[in-house]
Amino acid sequence: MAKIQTPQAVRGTQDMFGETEERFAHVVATFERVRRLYGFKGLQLPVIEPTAVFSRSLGEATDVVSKEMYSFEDRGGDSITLRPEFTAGIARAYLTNGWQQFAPMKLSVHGPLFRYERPQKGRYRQFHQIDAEIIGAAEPAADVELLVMADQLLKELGINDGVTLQLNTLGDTPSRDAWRAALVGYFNDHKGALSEDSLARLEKNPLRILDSKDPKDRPIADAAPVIDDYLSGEAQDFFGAVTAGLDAAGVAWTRNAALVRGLDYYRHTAFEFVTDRLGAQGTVLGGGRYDGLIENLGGPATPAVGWAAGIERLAMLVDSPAERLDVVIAVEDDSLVLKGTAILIALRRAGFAAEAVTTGSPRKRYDKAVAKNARILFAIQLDQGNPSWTVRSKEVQADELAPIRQMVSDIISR
RNA sequence: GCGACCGUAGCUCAGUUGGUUAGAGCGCUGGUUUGUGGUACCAGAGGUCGGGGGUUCAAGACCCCUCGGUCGCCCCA
Repeated sequence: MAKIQTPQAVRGTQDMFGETEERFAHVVATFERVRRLYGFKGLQLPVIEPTAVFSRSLGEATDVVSKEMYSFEDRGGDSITLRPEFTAGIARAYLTNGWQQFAPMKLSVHGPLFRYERPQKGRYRQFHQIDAEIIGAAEPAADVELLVMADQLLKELGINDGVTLQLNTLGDTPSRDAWRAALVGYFNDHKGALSEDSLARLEKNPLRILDSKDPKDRPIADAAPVIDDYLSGEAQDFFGAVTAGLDAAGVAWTRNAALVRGLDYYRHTAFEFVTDRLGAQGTVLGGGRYDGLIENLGGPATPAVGWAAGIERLAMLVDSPAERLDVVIAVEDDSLVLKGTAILIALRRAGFAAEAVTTGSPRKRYDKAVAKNARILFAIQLDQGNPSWTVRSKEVQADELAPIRQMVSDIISR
């Protein structure tokens, strides 16, 4: 009989367990706590959307839509896509549920996203993000609130060290269009010196030449026209209000005039929290204002701003969260298994995380229990035919230990 | 989509210019010792060397294809 080949996990997906899973859960739990502090409502959204949700909002020509989406025809013949990002789906939900009545809305989501990309450090085909958006708020105060929340989140995760907030403005529509035209003209004049990748970008996404990594492009990109010279008075005031708000909140930032967004719907504020600890995937949290998106989906002109952060990337930066067992019980004689189980049940009902070691070589159960690394260790054994017990603990206050000792003592002696 | 490196036991790895029954540590199971916050020792289980094809008297080692991993490019969180 031919041996069956065990199927493998799909490329770029992960089975998270142990410390990896604990780090991941810690990031999500911290986000859930912080977003409540800022009054952001939670959302649960479908993982699948009509393909048009993304093709209309992101643009057919973008790499995400043209070559990275998991799209398929369902049994009814509709084109369905596994969401590659959150923002478009949130905007769709906002429109199809008539949430304009609640505007401005502060929303948060987290969950899996899917992109068909080559896996590398901090990048997967099924990856996970936390996401926060404010829809229907045109004021710079909304941008500031989101950034202050992001800053607090990173601080509470303990990863703000070595992470810097880079900030830029893309201006309002007239400013952005004028700047873009100037850039295209400038880069066309320097076509001969640009890298091959940047020549392609010149056709598809000229702003992206500004943050090219190719050393060949750097001198040209660094000398390119800057947005500041094209900003309308209104756009200037907007950006000034954002930076003033950040300063007032004590959030450190640096201006990065080369920071752009790939997607056309972005306006005004663009930002990234960047680290040097994740190799090529330096952006840990990024976002901006996308006043054009909801119109792209056929809705009314609606201002909005938001950010997203990769949970896997944050989890890699976070210190290993210590999830310690409260109590472990080493049952060193088989005749005491029922008593051990009774203690275990009592402890758990009293709110302690507890486990018992009752299997394997009786003589080695103590060693196994030690390996559980619990705060308190009970060993129960037979002493001249009578049940007895010993306790070891570390970093445990006497007033916490006393009732537990009593509980064990009562059960052993009854 | 492009490039580089890698794939031997559950895990981390060794395996000399191709050459007998493929090894170690950890982990696991059992035993002896110790009666202790990770004792020491003994024994055991566990591998179609990622998969397929080729070269050769002989392939874990060499070649080709393929699948996966890692790190870059592109793109992006």
